[in-house]
Amino acid sequence: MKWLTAIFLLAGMVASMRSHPRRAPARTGRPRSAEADAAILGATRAALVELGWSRLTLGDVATRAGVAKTTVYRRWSGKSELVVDAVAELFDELELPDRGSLAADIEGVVLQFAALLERPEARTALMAVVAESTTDVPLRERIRVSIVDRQKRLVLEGRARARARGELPVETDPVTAARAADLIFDMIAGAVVHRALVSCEPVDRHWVGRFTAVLLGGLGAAES
Amino acid sequence: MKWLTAIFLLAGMVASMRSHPRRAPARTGRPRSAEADAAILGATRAALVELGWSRLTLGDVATRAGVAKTTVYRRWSGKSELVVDAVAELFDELELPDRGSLAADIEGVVLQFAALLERPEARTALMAVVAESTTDVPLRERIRVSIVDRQKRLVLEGRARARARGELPVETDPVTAARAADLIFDMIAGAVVHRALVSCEPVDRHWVGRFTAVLLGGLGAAES
Amino acid sequence: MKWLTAIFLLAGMVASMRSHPRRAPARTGRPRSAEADAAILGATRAALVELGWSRLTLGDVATRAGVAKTTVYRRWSGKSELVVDAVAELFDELELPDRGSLAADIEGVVLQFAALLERPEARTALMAVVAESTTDVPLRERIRVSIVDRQKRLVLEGRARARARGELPVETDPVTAARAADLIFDMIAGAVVHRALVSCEPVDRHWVGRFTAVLLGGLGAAES
Amino acid sequence: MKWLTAIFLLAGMVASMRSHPRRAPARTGRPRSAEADAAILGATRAALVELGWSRLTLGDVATRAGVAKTTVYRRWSGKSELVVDAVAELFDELELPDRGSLAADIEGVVLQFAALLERPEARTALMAVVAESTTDVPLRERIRVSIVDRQKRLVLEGRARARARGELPVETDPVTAARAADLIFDMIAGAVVHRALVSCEPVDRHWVGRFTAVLLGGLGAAES
DNA sequence: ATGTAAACGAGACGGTACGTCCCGTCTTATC
DNA sequence: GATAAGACGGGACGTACCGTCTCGTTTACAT
Repeated sequence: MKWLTAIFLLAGMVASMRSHPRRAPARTGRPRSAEADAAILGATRAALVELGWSRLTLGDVATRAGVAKTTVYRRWSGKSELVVDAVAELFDELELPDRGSLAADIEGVVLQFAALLERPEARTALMAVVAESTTDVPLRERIRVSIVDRQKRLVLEGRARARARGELPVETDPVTAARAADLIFDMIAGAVVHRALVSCEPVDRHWVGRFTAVLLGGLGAAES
Repeated sequence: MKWLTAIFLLAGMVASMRSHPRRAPARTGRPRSAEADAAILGATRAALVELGWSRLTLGDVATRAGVAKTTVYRRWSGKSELVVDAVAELFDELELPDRGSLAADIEGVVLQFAALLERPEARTALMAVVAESTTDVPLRERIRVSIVDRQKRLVLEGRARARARGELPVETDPVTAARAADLIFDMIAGAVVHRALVSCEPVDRHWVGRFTAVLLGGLGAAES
Repeated sequence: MKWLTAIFLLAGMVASMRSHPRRAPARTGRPRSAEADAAILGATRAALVELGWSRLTLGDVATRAGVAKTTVYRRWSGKSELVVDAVAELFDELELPDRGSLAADIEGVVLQFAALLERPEARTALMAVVAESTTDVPLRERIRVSIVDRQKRLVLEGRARARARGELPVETDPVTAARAADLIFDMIAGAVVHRALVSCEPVDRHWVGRFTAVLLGGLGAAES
Repeated sequence: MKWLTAIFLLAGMVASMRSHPRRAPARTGRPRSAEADAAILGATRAALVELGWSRLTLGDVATRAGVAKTTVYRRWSGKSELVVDAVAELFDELELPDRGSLAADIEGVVLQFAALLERPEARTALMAVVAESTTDVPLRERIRVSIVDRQKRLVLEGRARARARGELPVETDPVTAARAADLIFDMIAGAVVHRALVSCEPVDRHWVGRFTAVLLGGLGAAES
C-alpha cells in the first residue's frame, strides 16, 4: 500500500505548491497562520466587489483582513497573483451533474460559467488578470492552472460522458481529440464571456438554448 | 450663402463630437491643436506596445507626444478613455472584402480580428478596458460605440451579403434577426479573443477552418 | 505762468511713471482702458482680503476684474509688482493733520500706521512683498518709492513742524539730519509693524502713549 | 521603580512635543529617523540661501536631503511649518554674554539680531512666514513659540541683569512689568528688522550706538 | 522550561504616478 | 494695437500606493 501513501503525499505537495509553489517545508520558527491566508483571500474578494480591480490595493486588503501588509507580501508577490488565487477559489465550486444528454450538459456548463460571471468579483477580476498576463508569462501560467484548466475540466467531462452515451464518436487520434476539445472550449467560454462582459447582455435560458443549438448542430455537421 | 457656412460649422461640430463627444464647439479662444490629438494617440499606442497597459502612465504619454500633461487631461478624463480612443483607431482599418461565399467571408472576419489581436497594443489594452468597464458605465458605452460596434459592422455586412447571395434566408422579424446577429457576433468575437488571449494559441488557418466549419454547420442545422 | 504748466506736466509724468515706469506713450492702436487698471487693482485688494497673499493668483484677479489674464500681464510683470501697486494706493490716504505738538503728531503717525495695518489686505501683503524683495532688487526699489517713502513723508513732515514750533533744534548738517530721521522712522515704523504683525497685539492708545513717551524721552535725552 | 520609567517617558514626550508638538510617542512600528529630520532642516536652510522663500519647493528640499517627499510631509504639514522649524534652529544660537552694563547688553542684543538677519536664510524666511501667519493662526503660534519667544528671552535676561545691577528699578506689578518688556522688545526687534529688511541699511556700530542712546534715554526719562 | 527562529502588527522609508492648480506665453477672433 | 477667450508647455503641489525595511512582540517547535 505504499503507493497510496505516495499519492497522498504527492497530492499534498501539489496542493501546497498550488498556493505557495516554491516554499520549503520550513521546520523551525513560527508557522504561518492558515487563518491569515483565508482572511486575506476573503478580504480580496470583498474588496473586488466593493472597489473593482483598479481601485483595489494590497494595503486595503491587509487592513480588511486584519493583517499587516508584510503578511500579505510574504505569501503573494503582487496584486495579480493574489487576485488570481482569490478568484480561483470560486472556480472550485464548479460542478457538472450529469443531466442525461450532451445538449443538457452543454447548457449546464454554460449556465455555470454565466453564474460565475454574474459575481462582481469575478467580472472585474477575470479580464483584468488576463490583460496583465499579456505582458507577464508566469502569471499566464498561474491563470491557466488555477482558472482555465478548472473550467476546461467541465468540458472534458461532458465530452467523456457524451462518448460513453454514444452521442459522440470515440476519437482515436489524441492530437485531433485535443484540438477538438480546445476548439469547443474556446467557443463555449469565449461566447459566454463575450456575451456577459463585452456585449453586457444577460446569459439567460433563451440565449443558452439558441447557443447550444448552433454549437451542437455545428458539431454534428462537422463530424459527418 | 450663409447656409453653406452653417453646414460647414455643423460638419465641424460632428467631426469634433466624434472624437470628443460632449465638447461644445468653443467659438472663442485659441482652438485646440489637431496635431496634439494625433501625437497623443500615437504616443499612447507606442507606450502600450512598449510598456503594456498597467505600466502605461499619462505623464509618459504626454512626454512621448511632446505635449504637456494638462493637454492630455484637457482632452481625456483618464487612462481608460484615452486608451479606448487610441485603440479604436486600429479598428477603423477593419475591412471586409467580398470573398465570394459566406464561409470565406467568415474566415475573413475571423482572420481580421485575429490580426488585430496580434498587435501588442490591442492585446494588452482590450481586456484591460473591458475589465475597467465592469465598474464604469460611461466607459462601457464608449467601448461599445468606438470598438464593439465597429467589429459588429463586419458581421452584419457579411450576413447581408450572404442573404443577397441566397446563402441565408431573409429574416423578416427584426427582433429575431438582431438576436441571431448578436449570437453570431458573440460566438465569433468571443472564440477568437478566448483563443488568442486566454488560451494563448495561434489563430491560424487550420483553426479558423475548423471553427468556421462548426459555426456554419450550426447555422445550417439551426435554420432547418 | 509757464512754469506752473511745466510743473503740472511734470507731475503727470511722474504719476504715470509711478504705475507703469517704462512705457512709451503709444500713439497708435486701441488705447489701454483706464477702467481696467482700476478694476484690476481693486480686484487685487479684494482677493488679498479674501485669500491672503499666498493663495492670491493673477488668474483669479483677472476674473474678478472682468478682464482677460493678458490684460493684467500687459500692465504688471508679476504678482509682487501688482500687489505693491494695489496696496500703495492705500498709503495715498495717509495724512498728518497738525495736532499742535510733537508728541501729538507722533501719536497721530503711529495711529495712522496702525490703522493701515488693521486692514487685512495690508497685513498680508506688506510682509510678503518685503520678503520677496530680499531676493529681488527692482521690487525693493518699487516698494521704497511706492510705500516706504510715503510713510516716511509723514515723519519728515512732523519733524519739520516740530522744528517750526521750536520743539526740535534745527539741524544744520544734512547728513546728520537724514541719519536722525532714518533712525526715528525705523523706530516708529518698526515698532508698530512688530507690535501689530509679529507680537499680534493691538496698537491702542495706551500702547501708543507709552511708546511715544519712551521715544520722545529718548530724543530729548539724546539731543542734550 | 516604575515611576522612573514614567518620568523618562514623559521627558521623551515633552522633548518630542517641542519639535512636533502634537504627535503621540508612537510605541509601535519603525521609529522615525532622526538623521532624516536633521538632513531635511539642513537642506531647507541651504535651499533658502540658494533660492529664497518663494522659489523653495518641498520636493527640492527632499531631494537635497536625500529623502522622499513623503518623509518631509510626514513630519511637517507644509512649507511654512518646515521653514519656521528650520530657521528656529538658528535662534537657538542666540546668547547674551554679560557685557557689564545695560547699554552694552542692549547693543549686544541688537547686534545679535542684526547678525542673524545678515544670514540670507533668515532674511528671506522671516518676513515670509510672518506674512503667512496673518492668515494662519496655528502658524502664528508656532512662530511665537519657536522664534519670537527665543528672541524675547534675551531681552528679559538683559532686563533681569540690569535690575540686579540696580540700573533698573524692580517692578512690582507683573502686568506693568510685562507690558514694559513687550514694549521694549517690539521697539528693539522692530527697529532692527525695519532697518535691515525694509530700509535695507546696515545695522552697524554707529547706528546701534545712536539707537541705544535714544532707547536708553527714553527708558530713563519715562521711568522718572 | 527554555531557546530559537520565523511570523506577526505596526508604521517609517525611498519611490513613482497621480490629477490639479497656477504660471506666463501663445493664438484665435473681435473691437 | 488692445481686448476676451482659452489652449499651450511647464513646474510644483499634496496624496495615494508601491514594495521594502526596521522595530518590538508573539508563537510553535526543538531541545
